[in-house]
Amino acid sequence: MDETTEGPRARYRRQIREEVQVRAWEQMSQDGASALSLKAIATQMGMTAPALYRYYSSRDELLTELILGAYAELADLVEREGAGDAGLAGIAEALRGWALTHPQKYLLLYGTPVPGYHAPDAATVLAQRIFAPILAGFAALEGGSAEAPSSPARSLRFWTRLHGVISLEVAGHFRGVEFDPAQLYRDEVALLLG
Amino acid sequence: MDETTEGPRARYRRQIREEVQVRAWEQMSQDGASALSLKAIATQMGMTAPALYRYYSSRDELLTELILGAYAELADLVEREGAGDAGLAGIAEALRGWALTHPQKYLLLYGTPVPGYHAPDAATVLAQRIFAPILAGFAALEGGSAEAPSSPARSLRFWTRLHGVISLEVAGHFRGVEFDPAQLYRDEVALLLG
DNA sequence: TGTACATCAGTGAACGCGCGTTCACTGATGTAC
DNA sequence: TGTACATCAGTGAACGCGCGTTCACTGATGTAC
Repeated sequence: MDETTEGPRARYRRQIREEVQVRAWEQMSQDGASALSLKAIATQMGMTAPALYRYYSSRDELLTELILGAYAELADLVEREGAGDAGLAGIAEALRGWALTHPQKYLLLYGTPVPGYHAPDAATVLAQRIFAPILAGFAALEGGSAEAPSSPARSLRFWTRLHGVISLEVAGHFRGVEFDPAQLYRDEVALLLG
Repeated sequence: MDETTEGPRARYRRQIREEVQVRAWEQMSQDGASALSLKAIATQMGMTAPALYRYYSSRDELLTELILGAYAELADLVEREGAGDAGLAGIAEALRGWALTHPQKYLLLYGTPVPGYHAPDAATVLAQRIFAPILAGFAALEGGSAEAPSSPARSLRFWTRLHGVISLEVAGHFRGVEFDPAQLYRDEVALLLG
């Protein structure tokens, strides 16, 4: 059979896996990562729990798929922005937008690690794919000049400073405070790129 | 009875509560906040689970005590450093030291929120006690001069930048990387106070 | 176009596990006279 | 100093809950002739 043509069964399997992932993210946004439950997802989908074992060999396999999926999504976004006109400023803006739109995804990748779970090596590769456009951006910004702060150091600072604002905001630590997190974020970006 | 004098029963109760907290932190450092279990703690202490209901009315009450305790510990530390010779630099150093020594505590306060748990109002008061010495430090640094960046804005930046480095380090995102997080942190502190 | 067969999605029952929490109770400890 | 009583820490059984995962099975769907 032609491998690129998708048969009806393969197509059905793909749809089920996609629905499982959607429900999983919904579940995690309400009750956190450690509440992720194959049984609960099955019930929501009108199936019995063992049925999902046709699609995932274990709960951890689903978790891995979610983590890699989120990494890939963010990597695509950062690469796209890095190649665009706005460059590093575009990356910064897109990063915060993505995190606020999908707090569960951001927290799963960069928040408190899920206890007892160890990310596969593929995650490291994707993390590098996210960082690469930032490195490239600063390298381009400095051009051929021999500026004192190297672009890796500036890239790292770019990352930790943006993460500092985003993670506190996403975790709800700016709730009930009178200042505007968006303004704080813009200021940090300006200082980094100015 | 004199309220300041502790009777033998009150003393015993205090010791039990203290041991419960120690075991709770041990448990959380291994399996995360959502694995906190009164039953498991009771077993570790050689008691049956219902016995702990003499000391805590529910699991959430214990969690609240842990959170408030961690806040208070950090607030004491920051106040002490803020009053010391090193001032803001001392606060920054102490903050990272505390976070690396007690990652579970730092993550419980500033990491992914515990799902389904809502911190009591007392936590907000303690969070302000932690922030106050930083505000005071920048106010003193600027003295009577009319510098453009106000001390609240600088204080906020101080906090988010340090948190950015600390939280990524504590969550293990700097593992297997060739640079030194301590150096990155020192650089950030120098830029903030320079 | 029709039939026989293989594949495979989903079911239902069951396993062992750990959780929070309640209840009626036993027995030790501290207190008041 | 000794006794009677009240307090209260801890037990054991039990509740209902949800979890991950296994297994033998049914029945629908796709495939090959």
